[in-house]
Amino acid sequence: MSLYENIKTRVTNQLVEAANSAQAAGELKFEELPYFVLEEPRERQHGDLATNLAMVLAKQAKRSPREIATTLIKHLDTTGTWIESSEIAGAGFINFRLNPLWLTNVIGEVINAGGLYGQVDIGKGQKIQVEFVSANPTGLLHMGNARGAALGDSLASLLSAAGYEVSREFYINDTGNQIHNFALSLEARYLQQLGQEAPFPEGGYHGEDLIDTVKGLIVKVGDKYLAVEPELRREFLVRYALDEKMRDIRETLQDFGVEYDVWFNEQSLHDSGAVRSTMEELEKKGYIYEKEGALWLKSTLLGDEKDEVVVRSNGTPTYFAADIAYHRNKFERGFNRVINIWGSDHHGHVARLKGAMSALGYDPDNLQIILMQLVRLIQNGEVVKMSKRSGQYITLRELMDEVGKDAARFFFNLRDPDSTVDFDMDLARAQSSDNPVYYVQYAHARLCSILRQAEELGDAGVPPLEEDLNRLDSSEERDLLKKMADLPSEIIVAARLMEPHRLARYVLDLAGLFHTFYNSQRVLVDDVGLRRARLSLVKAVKQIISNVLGILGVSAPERM
RNA sequence: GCGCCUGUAGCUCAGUUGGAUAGAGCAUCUGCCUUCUAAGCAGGUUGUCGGGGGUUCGAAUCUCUCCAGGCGCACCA
Repeated sequence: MSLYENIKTRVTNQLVEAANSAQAAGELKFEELPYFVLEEPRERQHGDLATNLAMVLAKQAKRSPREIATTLIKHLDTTGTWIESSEIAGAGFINFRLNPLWLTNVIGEVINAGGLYGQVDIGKGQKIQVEFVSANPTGLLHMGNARGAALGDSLASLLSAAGYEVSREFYINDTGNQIHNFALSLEARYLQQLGQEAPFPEGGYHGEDLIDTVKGLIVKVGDKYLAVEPELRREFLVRYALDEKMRDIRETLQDFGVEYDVWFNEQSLHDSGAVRSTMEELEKKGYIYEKEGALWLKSTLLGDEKDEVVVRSNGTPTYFAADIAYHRNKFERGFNRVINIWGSDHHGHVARLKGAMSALGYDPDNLQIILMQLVRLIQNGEVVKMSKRSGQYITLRELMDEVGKDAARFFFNLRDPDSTVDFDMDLARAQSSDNPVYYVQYAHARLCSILRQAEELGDAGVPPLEEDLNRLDSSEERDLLKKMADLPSEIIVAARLMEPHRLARYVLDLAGLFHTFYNSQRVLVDDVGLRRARLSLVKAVKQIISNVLGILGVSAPERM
């Protein structure tokens, strides 16, 4: 447990003790201690820690919050808490001031932990799977996928930092209707490229990339497939194109900093009979019925608005059927929790998939679906409808080429997944140097620069004396140290809420506090003791920035 | 029509189970490079937290309702 968490826990416990002992002394009446918070107040003048305990007790105790606060302080034992003074403020807050010396201990804690500073263990090794992007391999990755990739990958890293055993997975939809359409589109392009009259299929994929794929193929095999039976021809074309698309998807994601543990094929669920056996299982449990020649899942029994088809009247299973089998498979693989990141356009699917899981005997709460709102494309001030079918979209590759991986990942991770993003490429290009990511990276480069010069002075590895550390007592240094001490709590909150964007905000704040410190105080001063103390601070800040940027998948450059 | 999400400064957005004077970046104005990186710092300006009611000692946060925008409501995925 980190220093800061430790102090907070101690103070919280002592507050509970104080309330109990006041009650025992007959000075305070309450049935059950209500939930209260102990937190760092926003305003510095309110001290280092504040609690609302007196206020939440007011109702039960039938006394004014300020009176209760007085009683609580009287009974509070502050030994071992670093508390130096307590005061009552505002409507009945109790504000605590800590002995400033506790803060400097943070530096040693960071330096000892190194790359592990910030790691906590609320996960206790539980197995979590995060499935994200899972884009159809019928086109290139686009902006929506970029958002999913940034969010999913950072979430996975965050959970891992919080003590979970995390597996990243990509589900490949390599079968079904859309693949059929894909095949027809490829065939049309192939024939057209070879000068044949070929109508483009309705609902086909219009993207330019498909033409490129076919052109590349023709270079290799020429018109060899002109004379082949259409069905075989399509099968060949699809296999070739899927292979190429998946290779591109893998490479693009890798360049975006995403490494998957598992690439899972939908086809394998059909081949292994998992789809069939899952449907049989549901049927056995009485959740399947037949209507108009199709098999339906009674999802209304499971909280959905209407029943869903799982096997069409022509005998083929729907995507939903495969998805049920897929998620059953995930739980069978032993994951305690399974997280999916989906675009908000899939939200209608949430209730029925969770319902299907509970029908199969799994706790639907262990399937958590994060819906992120869509990325809307703006061109010349107007919304452009993005679609793979129409071929109208900005690719992840273009995004990286235009604004860079770091700026792109930071851009998405600065936002709550619940907010719709309007993305204007012209604006992004023009403002790319304004991206806050550079503010953070610049702080890191500055820190590195100081450390390089310290090395020349021969100071690099020399630990400061404790008495010198205690000289880091300016308001800039104290604010910085507090923020540093806060990282483990930030990780806990962010992991619990599954919100990696909190870390982007955190590291932005930290960088800001460092820049302020940098401009107000010099690190490489003549006073050796003070210099070494400040250097250790610099080293620790650099470590934290690099750790947090690592979670966000953003690089920490040593020079800029 | 029903369901989910959103509405906070001129713009883009933060704001953990309700807390103290609602924050940051961009924009704009004023200062700061003969000392560790000015992609920086300090300061100024900027608000009916979409509107209205309710709960509460206290509401941007909870609740009801209305308004505006996005997404969804297939034998597509």
